[in-house]
This record gives sequence, structure tokens and C-alpha cells, in this order.
Amino acid sequence: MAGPGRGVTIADVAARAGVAASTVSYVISGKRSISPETAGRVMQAVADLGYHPHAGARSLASRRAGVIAMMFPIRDGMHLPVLMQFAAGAVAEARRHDQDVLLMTADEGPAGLARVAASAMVDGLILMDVEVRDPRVEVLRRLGLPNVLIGFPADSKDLTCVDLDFTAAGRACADYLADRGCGDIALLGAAEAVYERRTGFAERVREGFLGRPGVRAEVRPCPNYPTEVQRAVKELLAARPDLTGLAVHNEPAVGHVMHALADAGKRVGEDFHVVVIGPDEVAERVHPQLPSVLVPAETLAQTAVRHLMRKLDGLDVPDSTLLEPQLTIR
Amino acid sequence: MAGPGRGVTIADVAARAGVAASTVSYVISGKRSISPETAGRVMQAVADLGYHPHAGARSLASRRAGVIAMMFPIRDGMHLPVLMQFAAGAVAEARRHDQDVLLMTADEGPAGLARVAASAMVDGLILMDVEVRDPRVEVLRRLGLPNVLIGFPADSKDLTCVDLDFTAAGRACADYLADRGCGDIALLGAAEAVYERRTGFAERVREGFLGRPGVRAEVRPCPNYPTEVQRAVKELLAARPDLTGLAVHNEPAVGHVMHALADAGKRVGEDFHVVVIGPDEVAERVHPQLPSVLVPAETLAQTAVRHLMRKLDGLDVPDSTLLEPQLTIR
DNA sequence: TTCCTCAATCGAAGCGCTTCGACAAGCTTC
DNA sequence: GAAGCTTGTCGAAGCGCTTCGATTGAGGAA
Repeated sequence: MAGPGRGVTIADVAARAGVAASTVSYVISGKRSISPETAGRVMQAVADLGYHPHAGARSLASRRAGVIAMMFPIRDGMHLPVLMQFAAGAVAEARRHDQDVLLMTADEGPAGLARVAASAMVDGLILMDVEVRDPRVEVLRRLGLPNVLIGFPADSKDLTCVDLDFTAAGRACADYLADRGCGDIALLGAAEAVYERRTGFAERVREGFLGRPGVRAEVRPCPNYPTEVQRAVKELLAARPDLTGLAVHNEPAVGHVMHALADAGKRVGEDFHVVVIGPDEVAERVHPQLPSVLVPAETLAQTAVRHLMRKLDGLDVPDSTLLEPQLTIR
Repeated sequence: MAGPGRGVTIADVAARAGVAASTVSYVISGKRSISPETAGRVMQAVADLGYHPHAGARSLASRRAGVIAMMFPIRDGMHLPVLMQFAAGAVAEARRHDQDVLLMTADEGPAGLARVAASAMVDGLILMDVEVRDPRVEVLRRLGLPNVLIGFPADSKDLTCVDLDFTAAGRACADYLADRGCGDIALLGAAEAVYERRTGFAERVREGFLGRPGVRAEVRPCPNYPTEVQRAVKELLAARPDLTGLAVHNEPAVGHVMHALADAGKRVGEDFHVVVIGPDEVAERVHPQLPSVLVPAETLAQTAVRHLMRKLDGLDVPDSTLLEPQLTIR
């Protein structure tokens, strides 16, 4: 099955099936009609020999590499588990379209994009963690390499962007808290670095959260580590003694926030309300369980890959796709 | 710089430099000696045109793809941040050797290995999170694709394996606790699923931890989420009232373990000792700071990639590389 | 000067695939 | 039953690169 000797070529398959190499190619690609008998014999030969087309040869001849690149942020303050989910979702979806995924890191920057584009190593590109002013975007535009962005740069004209509607997510949190009578609310967000970079989603959450009229609201960055989270919560409570509602958009912090609130004598779900933006597990596995807005990393990744595939096939896709956030009450 | 039109070929470079295409190739690869003047002109032309060799053509002609695959575990209970560090380290090191990294997930299993090998899509492979009995290992053996494993399967004969010496890490933790007079110790490890899969490192930590004579020791799996961690700690303390030393090999749990211990009235650093296997931040950012054994994901990744590169160049590498753990006291 | 060596370069032959145009049969259609 | 379509298949060209001789001149040994 795995083929013993190295290098089963299309010629080997053709010989075994008693047809021309081009016929084998057409059977595999389905680009010309082939009689069922011939096709059957060819497929059999393919299976018998464990044939897989040589990727390089194929890309050379067809100008399609069968690979897409994902440029990953590996940076301070990014929320890792979500990234992993994203990667897993993207690879899974790409494989469904018979594509592989090349992993790039943001360190390579714009030059990396130019490199993979010029070497025809990949057919398309998914760019993650897009910043409001992102130098890579400009390069991408003139490269002409089909691409999809996760996130929205300042000027998203002519680009295909996909993201959760973070503004709506922020608004949903504010609404949830306000509806429970909180007139004084705050959001603990990602680490400071994320804000400094002007990562799109952080700004949009803020915008949505602060937009609710008739409520006093504030957004603060929040570190990821136990003692610092505790301190941040303490400071917040000291600064805003009338605070009764809190949104947390920082996964590893949630458990510690809950602790700090308990230490401060707040009874969550009674005189104090908390809502989470993050994975279900995080919201479920604290006591009490919290309402939450899911960041649908896997769906996002799938959508991005699908859009990219459509672009590769010359089909059109919406310029901008915003996934509707869903607030789950527990 | 980024090249305007698509498809600058070696012929374009050759024409501009006034040499034959083969000469350009030799300048780039350095496989034959070329006069400095010619080389200079060629390099200039390369830069002027923004030439990058077509990856497919190159792989077809040279039987080297310039890509290595990493097969990633995206599974329950794995500790994500460490994986990310690993990925980042591997990509960085690979780029230093002018290689790219193809991302695969363990879902594709053995068939995925066969596929990338047969299609000559990658030159080599790094396999992560190897289990004691791993079905992929057998396939790998007969595929003949150069590879490096992170972790050790039961039979590591003829394989190149790299890992932290987890046995020594477990032992170091036991020793640390015993040296502080703890005669009754326990280790809280990864989630149960990790043990069920018989992931190598978990078993080896256990072995090392339990090996210290004259100490009553035990290893327990530990979930990752706040309330469950609390419960696990409570159960442990109830079952072992004389417990005075604890090792934690589960990053997200550390903060919550500390809380649970405080709740139980244990004074860590005084009548009770805790040591962590995990990243420095995790150990530093709790109160009190804890001693810890670092899992050097980046070094591990670098080592793996370097070994793989050497294998690709036909050089030999040690069959088994165990990184010495370092216990940092804070 | 002649012969040999060596460094520097060129040209051509593939690598394994896709794709285009051609062609032989088997059908219609009048 | 000739003219035109289809359908299924083949052969050849070529994608852009590497690599293996072959070739050319220059320098040294004789």
C-alpha cells in the first residue's frame, strides 16, 4: 500500500493499466471524459502501485502547488489555544480540498510573502491576526497572490476579510450586563501588548462594549498570570467601587478573576455579573458557570479556507464576512 | 523588489547577466566554482529582478523540495503554549536552513505520512508527541523518509529521537522535595487522556518521580480547569493527610493548585513544598514563586530540526538525544 | 614551443507531470 | 452513404530547474 520502491511515476501507472500517461492524468483530474472501463483499470493501477503524483512536477506543469500558506502570529499576549484550534480547523478544511498547509510565522514579514509568492510554492495565503495598520497588507495587494485575511486592516478595500463580529460581541456583553441592571461595568481584555499593536479585534470589542448608552463602561487590558490578574481585579474594584458587571476577554485569566472576585466578597450571579468572551470550556469550568460569547475559531478557519479555495477557482467571494456572535447563557 | 510581473525565470536572470542558465544555477547553489565577476553580475541580476527559483521545478530537478513536514498533535490535554513555542522554534530554525515547514495534524495518521513521502512534497519529517506504541512509527520506518521524533516510542531502534530527559525531570522534582524533608509527596500530572494514550513523557516523568527510595510518592492525572483542579487537590489532600510536597506538571493548573493549597491552609515554602514542571512564567507568576523545571520547547525544536538537516545532508546524528533538565530555584 | 591541467562556462538532457491538438471510431443527420 | 459531430484516447511539447559532460582559454611543466 505504501509502495515499496521509491518513485512510482505516472508512466508506471500507465504501463500497468495499458494506457497513455496522459490518459492517467485525465482520469485523475477528471478534465476529459474517459470510459468507465479505462478509468477503472487506471484507478486499480493507482491503488496497486500506491501512486501519488509528484508534487513538484505537478506544480511545474499545472501552475498549481496544492499548498496554501498560513502566516501565524506567534507573539506576546495572543491567546494560544484559540490559535491552535484555528490551525487545526484550517488544516482539516484544506485537506478536504486536497491542499496542504505551509506554516509561516509573522517574523518573516512582508519579505516572506514575496518569497513564497515568487517561488510559486503556494497558491494562496491566509493571514492571521491582522493589525489595523499592517505592513504585510500592502505587499499582499501588489503580489496578486490570492489571499484571505483573518481580521480587518484599516483599509480593507479589495481584500477578502473574515472575522467574528467583535464589535457585536462587545455590544452583546455590555447589553447582557446592562439588562441585568448593571449601570457600571468594565471589560478586562487581552494583555497590554495586544492593544499597543492595535490588533483589530481588541479595538472592535472595545468599541462595541463602550457603545451602550446609559451605562458607565470602561475597558482595561489584563495580564495573563495569576498574581497579576488578582492585582488587576483588585485595582479595578478599588477604582470603581460601584462596579457590578464585568466582561472578561482573556481566557487564562477567567479562573483567577473569579477567585479575586470571591476574595473581594462579590457574589457572582447575584449582586455581581460576569460574562466571558472565549471558549465554552473556560466559561463552564468555573463556579458558577458563566455566560459567554464563543470565538468560533474553527468555523472562522473553515470559512477562510473555503473562501480562499473559491478564489483559487476563480469564483467570487464576499469582501467581508462577519460571523455573528452568539451569547450563551448558562 | 517584490517583482512586478509574474514568473521571473532563471532564463531571465541569465539573459540579464549575459550568461547561461546553468551558470546562474551554479552561482546560486555554489556547486561549481564561478569567477567572482560573473557571480557578481548574476547576483545583481537576481536582486534586480527579484528572482526566486520556482519551488516545483527545483524539486523536480533536484529531488529536494526544501520543505519539511511537522506532524502536530492537536489533541486533548496537550499543553498548547508549549506546542506553539515548539512550532515557532521549528519554523525559525528551518528557515535558517532555507527550508519551509508543512503543517500536518495527527488526524491524517500513517496515511498522511505515506502521502507526503510518495508525492515528494517534503524532504523530511518531524513527528511530535510520540506515543509509546505509535502506529506511525512503523510506517515511518519503511517509508525511508528522513525523520526525527520528539519523544521516544517503545522501540526506538534505528530512529532519531530527541526529548527532554523527563525521567530525570521527575527525579529532580522528587529529589527537590525529599531534600526539603518531605517524606510524603505527590505529582499532579497532565489530564487523564494523556496517560491513557501512553504518551511517552508522562510515563517517564512518573518513573523518575516514583524512583526515589525512602519517600512515599504517587502520581495522579490532573484536569486543566479551575473547579476540577480544586477538586483534585482537595481529594489528594484528603487521601494523603501527611502530604508535604507536591510537583505539578500541568501548566494551566498551577495557579489553581496554589489557590487550593492556600484554601486548605498549607503555607507553601514553609510547611509545604511545591515544584513545577513547566515554563518559567508559570512558576514566576504565582505567589510565592516556585522552583521549576523548564520544558525547553524551543531548544528541543531547534535540535530536532538540526538533526533532520544533518540527516538530509547524509551526516550522522545521535540516535537518541536527551536534554538535561534544569531545576531553577527561586 | 608543446602538452597537460585546471578553472570557468556552456548546452543539452532530463526530472514527472499537464495540456493541447490530432485522430480513430462510432453516431447522427439528411 | 457522405458529411459532420462526439467520445475516448494518444503523442508530443513544454513547465523551470539541476546536472552531466563537453569546450574553451590560460597557466605551468616539460
